Amino acid sequence: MNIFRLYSKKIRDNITALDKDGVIKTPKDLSSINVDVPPENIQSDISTNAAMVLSKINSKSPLVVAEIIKKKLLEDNDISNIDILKPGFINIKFKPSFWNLFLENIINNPNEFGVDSSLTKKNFLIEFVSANPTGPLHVGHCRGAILGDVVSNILKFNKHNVFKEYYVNDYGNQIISFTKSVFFRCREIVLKETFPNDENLYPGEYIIQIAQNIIKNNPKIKFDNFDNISNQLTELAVSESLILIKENLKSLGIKHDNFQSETEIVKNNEVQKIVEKLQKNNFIYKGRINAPESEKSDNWVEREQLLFKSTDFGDDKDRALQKSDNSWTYFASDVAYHNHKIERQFDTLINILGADHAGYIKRITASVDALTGEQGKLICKVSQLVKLIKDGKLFKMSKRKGDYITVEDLISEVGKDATRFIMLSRTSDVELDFDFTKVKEKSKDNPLYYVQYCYARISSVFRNINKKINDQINVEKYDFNYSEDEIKILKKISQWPLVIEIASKKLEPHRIPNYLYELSSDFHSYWNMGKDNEDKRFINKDKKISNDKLVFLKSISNVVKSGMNIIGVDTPESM
RNA sequence: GCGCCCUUAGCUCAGUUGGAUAGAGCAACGGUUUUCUAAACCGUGGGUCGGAGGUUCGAAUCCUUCAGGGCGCGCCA
Repeated sequence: MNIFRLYSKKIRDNITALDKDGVIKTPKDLSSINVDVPPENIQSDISTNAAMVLSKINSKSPLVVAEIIKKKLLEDNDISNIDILKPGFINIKFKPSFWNLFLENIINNPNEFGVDSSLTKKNFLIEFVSANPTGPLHVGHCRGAILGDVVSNILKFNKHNVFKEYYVNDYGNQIISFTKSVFFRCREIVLKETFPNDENLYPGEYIIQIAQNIIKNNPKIKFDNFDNISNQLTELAVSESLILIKENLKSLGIKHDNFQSETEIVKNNEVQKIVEKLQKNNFIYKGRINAPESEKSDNWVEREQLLFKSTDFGDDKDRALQKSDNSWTYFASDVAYHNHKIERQFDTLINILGADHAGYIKRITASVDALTGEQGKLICKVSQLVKLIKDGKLFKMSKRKGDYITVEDLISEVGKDATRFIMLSRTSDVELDFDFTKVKEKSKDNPLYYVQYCYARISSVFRNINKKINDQINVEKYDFNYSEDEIKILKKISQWPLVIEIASKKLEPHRIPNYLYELSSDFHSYWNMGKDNEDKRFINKDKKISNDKLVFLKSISNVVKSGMNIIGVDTPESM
C-alpha cells in the first residue's frame, strides 16, 4: 500500500470533482501536483502542493485555494484534520483507523509491501561485471558487480523478469597476450625455461596456478610451438579464469544467468551480419577519422576504414569497425553482441559500466538505436571509482607490480555483507571511499551493523515471548491506537514504497541502505525510550506483548528484512 | 581541445527527480546501563549548498556561464 500514490489519486479526483461543480478551474495536466512527506517539524502525515499549483489559473491566492480543497478533502473518512501552512501547503493528518488499515495491509501481505504494482511487467537483460577473463576479479570490479546485482534485485522485487549476463571478452589482442603468458608459464614448469621479461605478458602469480592446472589436466599437450596450440590453450586458459571469476562472484553473493562468449559471436559471423544490416540502412561508410586529441597521438596513421555513423546519434566522432589486418574491432563485435541481445526479445537492456568505460556509452547506445530504430532500448549505468584507504592512506593498485587487492582478499578480510553494504551506500555517480579499517569496525560507525542490530533487537523481543521473528502473525482485531512516537516510525515505514519506486525508476540502489539506516535510527531511538517509559517497552511486566506492539514490530522487521534481501545482506537474529 | 561525472558543516556524504526553518554520520564537548541486546540513545555547537546570472508563487535541485577536482578520448579491451 503506497499511501502517497493513494492520496495523489484521491486529491486529483477531488480537484476534478471541484472543477465539475464549477468551484475551481484546473489545468489539463495535473502531473505537477505532488503528495509529499512533510518536514519533520510539521505535525502532519502527508502534504500536497495542490493549492500552489492551482493558484495562478484561478487567480486566487494559494491560501484561498487551499481552503477550498481542504473543505472537500475533509469529507474523506480517513482524514482527521488538515492544516494549511504558509505559502499554501495542505497538511493532512490521518485518523488512527487509517494506520490500522495500513498495518493490516502490511501484515497480511508481507511480500507485497513496497512492490510497485503500477508497472507493467517487463523483460530486462542486464549485463554487468564483464571483466576480461584473464584472471580473478579485484576490488575495482566489485562495485559494478554489486551494483548490477542489486539493480537486478530491485527490478525482480517489482516483479519484472531479469536475465543477468556476463560478456566474456575472449577474443582479441589482450587474450592473445594472456594465452602467451600462460604458455610461457607452462614452459617454465615443463621445460624449466625462465619466464621472459616482456611488458606485454601478465606477471601475476595466479598465471602459474592456471598453467599448473592446465598441465595437470591435459598431459598430452606439448608446449614447443605456440601457434600450434594457441586456440586450444586460449580455451583452456579462459575457462580456468572463469572458474576463478565465478568463485569470486559467488563469494560476493552474485550469480549470473549466462556467460556469453565474444569468440562465439565472432565465429558465428554475427559481426558480418550486423555490418550488412547497418550497411543496408546507410549507417556505414568508408572514410577517415581525425587523430584523437590525446597526448599520445604521435604515432597516429590516418587511413581509409570502415566506419559506423555514430555521429548521427549524438556521438562526437564516427567509430571504426575494422582493423588494418581486417579483423573486427572490439566495438564491432560488441555491436554484434548487442544485436544478439536485441534478437533475444528483451524489452530493455541495461549495461553496468565502470567509470573508465563511460566514454563508450554514446557509441554503443548509438549502435542500439540504429539497430532497433527506437531510442532508449539500452540504458547504461556508470559506477564511479572506488578509492581504497588502508591505514589512513590511499592505496594505489598497480597491475604491473602485481600489487592489487583481489576479491578473495577483500571478502576474507571484511566479509560479503560489509562490502556490499558500504559499496552500495553512495550514489554510483560519485567516487567512493572504501576504508578497510572502518568497514571492519563493529560499531555505530559502521552502518551495516547499525541496521543489522535493529533486526537483532527485534528478534530478541520475539525470542523473549517464545515466538520467531519470521512467523506470520495473526491478529484478530485491528483496533490499535498509536502514540506520536510510534506514528513517526509508521510514517517512515510508509515511505518504503517511495524508496523502491525511485530506486527502481532511476536504478539507484544506494537509496535502500540509506533508508534502512534512517528507519533503524528511528527504531533505536524508540527502543531507548523504553528505559524511562514503561509504555514504550515492547514486553510488559507480565512477559506479554500487546497486539499494538506486535504488529508495530512486525511491520518494521518486514521492511528491514525485505530491504536487506534486496541489497543481498544477511539479517542475523542475534549479534 | 572534446565528452561524462562531481563540488552541500572541519571530514565523509544524504537530500523523495522544483517545495516549508537544507539533513545524517564522523570528529569536539556533556550526559544515559539493577529494566525487551549500550554494536544503542539523548543533548550542545557547527552552512553564502563552488562563483555569477537566468527561468517562477518557490531553486541545493532546471537553463546559461565561469572556476576547481576526477575519469576518459586509439585499428587496445
